[in-house]
Amino acid sequence: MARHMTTNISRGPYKPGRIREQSRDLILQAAEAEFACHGFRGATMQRIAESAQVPKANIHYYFSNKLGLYGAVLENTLNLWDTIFNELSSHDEPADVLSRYIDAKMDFSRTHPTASRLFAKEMISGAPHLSAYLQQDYRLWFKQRMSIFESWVAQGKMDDVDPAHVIFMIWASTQYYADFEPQILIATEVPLVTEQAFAAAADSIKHIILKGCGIC
Amino acid sequence: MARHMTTNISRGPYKPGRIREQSRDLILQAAEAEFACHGFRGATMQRIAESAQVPKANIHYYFSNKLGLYGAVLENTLNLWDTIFNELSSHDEPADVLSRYIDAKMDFSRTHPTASRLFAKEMISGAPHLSAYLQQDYRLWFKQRMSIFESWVAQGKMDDVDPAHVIFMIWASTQYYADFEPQILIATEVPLVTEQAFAAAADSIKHIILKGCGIC
DNA sequence: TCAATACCTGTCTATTTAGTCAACTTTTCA
DNA sequence: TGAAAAGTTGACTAAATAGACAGGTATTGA
Repeated sequence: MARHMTTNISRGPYKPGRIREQSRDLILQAAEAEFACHGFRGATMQRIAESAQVPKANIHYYFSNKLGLYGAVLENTLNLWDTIFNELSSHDEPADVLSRYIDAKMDFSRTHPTASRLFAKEMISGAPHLSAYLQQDYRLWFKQRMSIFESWVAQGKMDDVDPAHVIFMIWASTQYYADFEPQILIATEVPLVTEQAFAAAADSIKHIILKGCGIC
Repeated sequence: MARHMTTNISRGPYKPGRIREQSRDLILQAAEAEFACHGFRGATMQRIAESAQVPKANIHYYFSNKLGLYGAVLENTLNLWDTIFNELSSHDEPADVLSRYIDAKMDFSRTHPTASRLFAKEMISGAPHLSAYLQQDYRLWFKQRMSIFESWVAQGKMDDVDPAHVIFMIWASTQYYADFEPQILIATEVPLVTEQAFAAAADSIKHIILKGCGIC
């Protein structure tokens, strides 16, 4: 590693655990990309090492084994997720809450596409490493949001649509722009999915979901 | 293989190429499941062989190599896809056309979940083996459907929403029920996604998409 | 300055992997 | 029926893979 050659001065003052944190992050980032692209089985420690520009043995210094590394990557991703989850929590008007949630979710797809893809790959594989998360955090979150929707329906603020399917549609549509990028690039014939393109997509989704649910 | 022991009589009259077709199909089916679950790199010929209850060498008799097998599986899947694609072609009323399309797409998710997952995995990986398909068939299909939507907008039959995003929402929502099954099972707290559950989901999607686009 | 600790990595190993091949059995059809 | 064609497969090889480990260097705090 080139790091050996540089003095410490260029990287700020000494701090215990600083190196550890830095190296771990470097590896985690490379691992996230590799796992997102090739899945758990398809990813190789060698490729992750090369991508992080670190000797393979270095990875094993910080992570017990491949599964441990994958677990750490997954945990990282789920922590990011939580931020977005909590966006759908207000007791304001449905239109505002849903608009903010869709915007936040689309922003996540744009700024964290690999996290989105990693999650999708894991789910498509049957979520063998996510059962604990799904059974606990996710299940709870889902139940709570369901009851918010139900209160809206009871108050006549939206159509009597099964809230589960509304949430699924929002999740599916917003994930899509991260996970199916190749398809979108070719369909829209634009070389790059820009911030403007994401904003336009978010507007369309908001229009259809809100109007479709009878929220005005 | 047990096949050796049985006489041919129990499997119908002789027909040239019959064995070939039968063995290929058996292998392709096992390969589809394995590739859908673990992706191209993560899948192994050995596991495919075991799943198909065939010696590994037999796979190499029918398919040149792993990539050739994957290509054959992918081609199989895309042929299935075409059927669904053409469902969105009529010049009838938008409500009918879209309803039929959503139903057909949901039916596909229910009856061919592995095909859906295979496609999704390939797309998330950057579609390295689908560029030809995307550039040709898909691009053409997408353009044609776009113009149908545009004519509807011009005739005032639907809101002025970007058709691309409507198509993406339909694709995303319907795929979701095949690809994210673990999440759905836990969220809905139903042990199995039944035909009735799919029908209910399709109804919700149709309601939201049609109303959301101002189609009545 | 100087141990103690944390960090780094070249080299090795056992296992898994894709793919080959030659000997074999079954099917076909004239 | 019999020989050519098609199908089958156990045993092999070379390469890739996850992981271990010993011997090194850098960092830290007293």
